[in-house]
Amino acid sequence: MASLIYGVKDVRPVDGKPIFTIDRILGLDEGEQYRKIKPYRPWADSEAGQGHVVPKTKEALEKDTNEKERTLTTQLFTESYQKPLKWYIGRRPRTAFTSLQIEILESIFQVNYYPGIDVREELAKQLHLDEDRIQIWFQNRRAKLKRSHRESQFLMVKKAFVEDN
Amino acid sequence: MASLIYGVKDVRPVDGKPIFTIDRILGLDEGEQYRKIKPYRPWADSEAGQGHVVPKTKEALEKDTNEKERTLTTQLFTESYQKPLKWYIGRRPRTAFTSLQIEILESIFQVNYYPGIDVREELAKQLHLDEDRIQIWFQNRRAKLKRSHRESQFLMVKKAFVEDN
DNA sequence: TTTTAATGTAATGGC
DNA sequence: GCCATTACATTAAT
Repeated sequence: MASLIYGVKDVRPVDGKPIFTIDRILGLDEGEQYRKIKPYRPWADSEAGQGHVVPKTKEALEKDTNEKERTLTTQLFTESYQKPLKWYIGRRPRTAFTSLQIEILESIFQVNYYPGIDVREELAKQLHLDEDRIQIWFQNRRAKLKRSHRESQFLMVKKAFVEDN
Repeated sequence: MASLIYGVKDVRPVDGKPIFTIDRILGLDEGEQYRKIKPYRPWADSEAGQGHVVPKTKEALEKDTNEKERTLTTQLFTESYQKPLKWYIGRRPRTAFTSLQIEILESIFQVNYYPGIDVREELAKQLHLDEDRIQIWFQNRRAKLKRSHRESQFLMVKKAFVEDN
């Protein structure tokens, strides 16, 4: 049966074959030499490699650069260079909740910011969603509430400050 | 059949009314603070009533403006939005980057898709933009890159298909 | 019509 | 669980 160890294609070819073979793009090629251990993410099953972009060298970049830009570019280059590219391969497809689902989630949130596992499971069943999604939804919802609190507090402080002067 | 949503203690509404009344679901009942959350948008904040400066019209501002001054103009717009301006509500005025700003942003993007806060702050300072604008620009730029990758992959698959037949 | 700045929020990873 | 940060789907300005 399915193991939690998932075989995922590296984005770079290690065998000298072109990156964009049909099989590679469709994720159908066998005999990949390097495999990575990744979390179990069925929705990433047939994910294609993302390819890679070769950045300009420092020299090439500076060659392109005119006098005006040079200071800034040089200044920023050291910090910018060599930072890796995160492609977030295998990210779960964004869930699009229906308005009814949102309304019901909101109505629960109104009375309880922290529904326990039982409630989440029940919601999942009734709304035809995974319990994971419910959990994440409440987490993001709490963050949103907190943001709005911070903002209104900021406005109140600002208002009080202005009125004092 | 009893559902956990209705039955469990911690989701019972504090006022004793059922959770799924029509009003609740439609958000028409009282005490729904969470629906009144307003994003913090200083440029659209016309209720605050701070200041008595009559803002320039959009046309007047544009008349003053050439390419070099555009950034400043954007800043003035933003200030204007703090006053009761009627010709725009609720959304930040679209920033018009100069070609020089774009060039520099692109040159950084070439070597780093994910500039950290220090780089963004430095860019902001040098380009006379808010750090927010820089952040958003890189987000949109990454999305654009990803889109182009998807498209070229699609074209390559299609091409390979045609050549195979 | 096309491109892209701006927005809202689902998803991820670190702690 | 929180938090910061990201991708992604949309909207709207150009």
